[in-house]
Amino acid sequence: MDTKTGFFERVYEVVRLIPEGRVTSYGAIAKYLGTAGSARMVGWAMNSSHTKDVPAHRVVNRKGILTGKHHFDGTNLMQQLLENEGIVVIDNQIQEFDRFFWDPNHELST
DNA sequence: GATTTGACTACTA
DNA sequence: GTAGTAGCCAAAT
Repeated sequence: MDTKTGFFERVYEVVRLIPEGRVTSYGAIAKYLGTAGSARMVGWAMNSSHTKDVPAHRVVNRKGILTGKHHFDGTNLMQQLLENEGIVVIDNQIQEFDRFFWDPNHELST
């Protein structure tokens, strides 16, 4: 890999690979990047995701809660985006999160 | 170069 | 069952 590639870029790349109608957790992405346990790093990367074409709305915490919705323009924008993809979101929490969960380690690691 | 922070996670009381 | 704390690593100040 290009050593020039920043940590953020890797996070964005994985997030971009998330298919529509699917979501993943910070820990799953962190683990895929090799920094398992540092889910905060993913969140930190997402902090700058606004300047990137990253569907950050598909990234939630392990409980399926839209913790980062505050970083979006609207209050329920993140929820609407997910619902637009067929995901049921109630009270900022994804319903049947386990069904919509997309693990890069499981999907990309064949 | 040291300190703070950050959209998390898991354990412990 | 709820609350608080510690641990993770990397970027920003």
